[in-house]
Amino acid sequence: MTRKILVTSALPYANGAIHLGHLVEYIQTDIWSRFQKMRGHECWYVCADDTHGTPIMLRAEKEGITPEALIERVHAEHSRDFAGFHVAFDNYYTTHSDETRHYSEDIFAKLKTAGLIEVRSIEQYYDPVKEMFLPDRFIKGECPKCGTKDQYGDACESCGAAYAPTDLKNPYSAVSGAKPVLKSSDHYFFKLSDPRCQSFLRQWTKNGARLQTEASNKLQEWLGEPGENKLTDWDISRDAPYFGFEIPGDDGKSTGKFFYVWLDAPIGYMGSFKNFCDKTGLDFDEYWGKDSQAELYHFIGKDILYFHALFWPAELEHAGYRTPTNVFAHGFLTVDGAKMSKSRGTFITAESYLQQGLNPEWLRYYFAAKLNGTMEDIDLNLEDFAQRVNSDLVGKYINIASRAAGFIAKRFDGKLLHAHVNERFHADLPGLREAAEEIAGYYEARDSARALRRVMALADQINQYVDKNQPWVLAKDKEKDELLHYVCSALINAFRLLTIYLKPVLPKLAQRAEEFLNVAPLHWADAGHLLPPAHLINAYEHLMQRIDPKQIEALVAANRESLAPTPAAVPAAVSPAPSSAASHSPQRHAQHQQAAEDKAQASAGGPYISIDDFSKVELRIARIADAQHVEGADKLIRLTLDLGEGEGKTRNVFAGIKSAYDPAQLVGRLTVMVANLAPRKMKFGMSEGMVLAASDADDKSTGLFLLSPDSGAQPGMRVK
RNA sequence: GGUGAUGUAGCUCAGUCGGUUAGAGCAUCGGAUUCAUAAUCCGGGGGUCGGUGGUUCAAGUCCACUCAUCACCA
Repeated sequence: MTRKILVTSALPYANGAIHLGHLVEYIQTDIWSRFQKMRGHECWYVCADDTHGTPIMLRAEKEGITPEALIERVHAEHSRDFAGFHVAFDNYYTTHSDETRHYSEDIFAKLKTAGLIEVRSIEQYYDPVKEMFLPDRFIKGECPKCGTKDQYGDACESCGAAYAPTDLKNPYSAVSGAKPVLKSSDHYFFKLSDPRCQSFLRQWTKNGARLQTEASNKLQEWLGEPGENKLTDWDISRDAPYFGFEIPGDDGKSTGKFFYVWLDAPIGYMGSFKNFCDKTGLDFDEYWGKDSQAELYHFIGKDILYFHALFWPAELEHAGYRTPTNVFAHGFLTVDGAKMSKSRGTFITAESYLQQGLNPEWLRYYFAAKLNGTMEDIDLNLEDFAQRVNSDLVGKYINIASRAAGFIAKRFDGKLLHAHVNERFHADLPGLREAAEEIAGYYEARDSARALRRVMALADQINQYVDKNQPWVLAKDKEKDELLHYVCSALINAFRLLTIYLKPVLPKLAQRAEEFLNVAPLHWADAGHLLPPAHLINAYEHLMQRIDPKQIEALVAANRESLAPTPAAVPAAVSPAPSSAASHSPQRHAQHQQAAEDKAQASAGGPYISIDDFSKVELRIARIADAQHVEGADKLIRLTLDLGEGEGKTRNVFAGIKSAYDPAQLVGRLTVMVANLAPRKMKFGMSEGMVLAASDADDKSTGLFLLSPDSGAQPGMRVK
């Protein structure tokens, strides 16, 4: 029976590059989806960029571009990276689309009609300078428990305490550095605590074999005991300014409220699929309608289980759509047993992996060899990676074709034996064809680790068969020609079967093997028969290079963040926009810690000055309160700098940065100034200090880069 | 702090319902082989199954405590 299957991977946030941690999920999903297609099922794999929210808005602002331009660029980068790893989406879309807007509004309206939306006023920190409400991750301060400075508004990374942003001591906005004030505003809530949601989820999460047992346990924990009301309502709106979809008002008027990015992200699955349906003529309702008989699966990281197994099914159920058949959660990726680290060079982007010339199928194979369908974390051990891939793929699998191809080509004109070999084959290599269903079962259960162990055991069996029959000995005896021909034909057939079993994991390699074998694209059912008698194969070309450990070293070196800052890199690298609390990236934490670690490092060298010499220079953080063109000046911009000295006290500074910056773009940003530079009268007025910028020795070709402090610095802070 | 997961050979991992002497691949050592990009084959060494205590005729497996790591506490 042909199944109708729709699969998704979590939407990557359009705020950063795809890295190896992301790829675990896309590779896992891709393998599963390719497997289903090979089995002859109607399987669609859709995904999209997750494009909304405060971090996107601020990032775009920082780069001086519109959010639309930012997400368009990132969409191209993400698409390129996924294609590079042979992740074959049927549709890769964006949440910033009419389709996603339509379903967001539709679901919201239906939930509202069902009485599951409530408006409540809540008090939140507000940045009076930037004039916006601040997400937890954009508020920093001292940990209320241990006093560590510069902690985020949700948890302390020093002592691990969790708290509300309002608990922070001396809070400040990570956006502007200003002290946030409490301000109240109306928010929309999805009433997850409603008895209807509770009872539905209790039943839904317990339904048979729906969820992984670990996930199911976790959910029971979140749901609590029957009668216990542990679920809390979900805040699904955000105030302007916000990059996203505005929530429609009752009378069509604007509300000034926007759907929270996490509301429209899963809806993006629907949006992407709808877009796909419109392009291909598929019936959307057949997959998403209340009575859909199709299967719907979401592959996700274990960190976003809550969204996908509680909010999402509850939303769908009460908005009149079908709920997921299952949610498949996987663990995180570690590299050499530790969180990915920029200073160790193990925070590896997809782009750099490909640019360094590493074969994407090496990584696909290694991940597949580790993934077993549970929520356990998986480790990329770089030494094991090279050994395992070389041994399994080149030494065992590829080697089989290589061992037989020469004889077939030289002795038999590239043709296999002129007779059916089915029975002999079965007797000589028992179980090779019969393993097809067993292996299929492992893939179906997403236990690719077990599937590949089984395939490699078969490869071992085939290599043993070669040694037992010693074709190189047969080749010396003219009378053994027929036997030699048979043995090599059996080997080519064996190689073909292994290719079928490996194809979901190694699509590109399988394609080259198909060319060598001179066969049409292989499907799973092709394991049911062997190649026809006298089948002509093509000349063998080596199918895969071994991993040279030097390539791994080079990859790590390329991803190791230099501790000695280069002039051009500094301004761009400083203060990366923090990702949202709801970011998919499990590496957020590691990234943040790393920034602190790297910051502590300092470079030395050159002729020395004493610390006293340095301390004569009074460097301070300044906020550019205003910036204007200076009439009649070729290079200058007039800056009004706020040093936090109080109302009305500002400095007037002329900076020669007109060639690189537009004044409008500078207003509001923080920079570093020399505060005790003797004031100097210039043609256009008095200059009371100078701002710092990096440039090439001759100030020419490479441009000019104004310094920025890390987010969190406040006007007036001394730089020392 | 609470909850959950994980911990088995140098590395990466299997280990079903408690049941013989705890397995595989890689790495390592010895041997064979030369068709294959030094790939392959045969054999050896290597484990107090995180620790302690308990249940049992019998514990890697069940129970309690404990240590370490990771995650969640929305």
